[in-house]
Amino acid sequence: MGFLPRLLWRQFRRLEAGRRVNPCSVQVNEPAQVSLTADPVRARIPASLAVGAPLPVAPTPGYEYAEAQQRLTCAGVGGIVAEDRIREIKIEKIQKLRDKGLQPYPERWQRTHTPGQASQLEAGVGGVRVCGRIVSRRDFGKLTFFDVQDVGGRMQCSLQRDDLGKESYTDFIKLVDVGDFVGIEGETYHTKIGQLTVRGSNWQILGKMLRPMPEKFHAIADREIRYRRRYLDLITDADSRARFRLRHDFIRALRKGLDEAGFDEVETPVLQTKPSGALARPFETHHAALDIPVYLRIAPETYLKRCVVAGFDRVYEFARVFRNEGMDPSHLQDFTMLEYYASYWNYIDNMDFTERLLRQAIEASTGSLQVTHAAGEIDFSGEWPRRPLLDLIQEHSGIDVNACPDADSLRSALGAAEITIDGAEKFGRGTLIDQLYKKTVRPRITSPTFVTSHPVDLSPLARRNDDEANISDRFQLVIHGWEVINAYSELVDPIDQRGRLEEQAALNAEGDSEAMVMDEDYLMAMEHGMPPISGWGMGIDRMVALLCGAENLRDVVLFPLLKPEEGSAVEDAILEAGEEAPAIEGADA
RNA sequence: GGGAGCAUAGCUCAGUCGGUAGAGCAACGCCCUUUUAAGGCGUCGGUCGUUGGUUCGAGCCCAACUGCUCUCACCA
Repeated sequence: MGFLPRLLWRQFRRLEAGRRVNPCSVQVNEPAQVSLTADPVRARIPASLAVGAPLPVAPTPGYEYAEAQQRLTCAGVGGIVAEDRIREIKIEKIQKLRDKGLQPYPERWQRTHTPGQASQLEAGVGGVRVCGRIVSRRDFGKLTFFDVQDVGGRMQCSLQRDDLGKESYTDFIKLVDVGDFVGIEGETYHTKIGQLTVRGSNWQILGKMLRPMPEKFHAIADREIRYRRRYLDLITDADSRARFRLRHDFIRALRKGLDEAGFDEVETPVLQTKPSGALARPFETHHAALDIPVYLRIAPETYLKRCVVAGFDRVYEFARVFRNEGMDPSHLQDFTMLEYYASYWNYIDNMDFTERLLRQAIEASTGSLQVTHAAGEIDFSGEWPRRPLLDLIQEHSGIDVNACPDADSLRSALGAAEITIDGAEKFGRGTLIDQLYKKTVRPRITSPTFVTSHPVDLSPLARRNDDEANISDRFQLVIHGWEVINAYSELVDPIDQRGRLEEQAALNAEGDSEAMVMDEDYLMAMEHGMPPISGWGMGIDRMVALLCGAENLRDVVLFPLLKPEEGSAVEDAILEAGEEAPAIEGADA
């Protein structure tokens, strides 16, 4: 039934209010049951709808539409709700285009300029062929202005009846709408108020839109709709277009910087039989032919290091990685990580290179080294401070961790400093240091800062410092309280690595789903020998979010994962298959 | 998982004290040759997220549910 009851209800309300009704939308089977207060002439009530007969209940105020509706049926598909009605109108326009020999979805169109390119032209350039989606329009009888747009720019065009002839001009006015793709051929000129415009000598429709466009002045407000129907967000919101352009430019600049520094780009497997390279819960899936579990990678690390074993001395990968964890504004379960590994470098060399690489890429993509963020200006110029973790903790909390050789002494120091950490009694020394850092130091770091020299028990994959065996040769780049980069002098000693993996595997066996599992295949590769390496990983999404001032990572990902929409095709298909809709991992755990 | 907020036309939003649901945009019909959120006249479009309850009467008050947003916690 769907729209029927609602439609009937609406029509009765209109009749009661003395307003007009659509004459083809309602028919009455048993006219004697219906009472109407509307004036029949003004309301254009069809002959089949008798006026004046008593209703089963009083028309106002307690009008029982449900009972009345049982006595009515609706013939045909008149009326319907707004969006469907607009769709019907546009489908009619498609038929009218075809009737006139105009193909609504043509196969190609020869373009000379994108809208962005055309907007840079001088006046008086002829033979300009520009195309895009019409995003706004202003009609003046025998003259019309409209803007065509793609993600790269926008260009105003005009059509005049005197240039096109009456028929072609009227066809455009009647059959082409905001939202449609069109191609315009013409000459550039300045309008009376100086706006560069392509004055079209002919036009062609290149793709008809069936749906209504969102409101043209405001962008879409509902975050969920912005994410689900990102195309509408990108069509209507210039800020959103700018964010994704920045993302694209930033990635391109990073790639250029790495290529120029002698790195090779490689691709490593997404489906892995053993997830490794990070501490995280993986997504598990199943390989049907082999009948084995496989995992979506949580990091590309161990495969990139295999490349180093093979003789790639500098490799990088823009890697989509997947972590089966909760969703919040600074975490995605499906995100992009840039990792690279450089042979013969230590972490100090790596910090030097990081500054150069990022500065170059930030300037290339944003045009500046100062970035405006909701929390304030972020300045990427100058030398970024390099601070050992324990120094920072002492500075911000007053606790000298070096004076606390075990968990108990550190706990009493925490107590003396009146710092409470939930669950402190069950944490080891390493975790306590980590929690102390996250609580007192990290939120206060705003400008880019290298945090270095983490305790070795926080860094199972990092190389031990040669002078201080309990700290690792590691750095993180922290900006605005976010860890954006994590890098080490890599552990290349296969015997040390085996020992640390055994510890992790034991934790995993005890039920820690984030701990690593034994990876003999990787150890086999390591035992063939590695040079000194410094490795590096950056969360692209986080960095891009910082650069464009987005506070939610989903604003810089085109199509973030969302729960399935109720009544969606996906859900319907699942229900049809006789299964229950799947629970969304992490959504309610 | 805790807390707070939101849900009204395709879009952006009003809706007063509980008393017949409003505007702008979009759409449709007219007028208009220099606009750019064009303008003017007319029209169409709503079971006010769902289900109950209170009431003579609920968009509004109450409860539950669903969805979304923010926030805290958890989580590299």
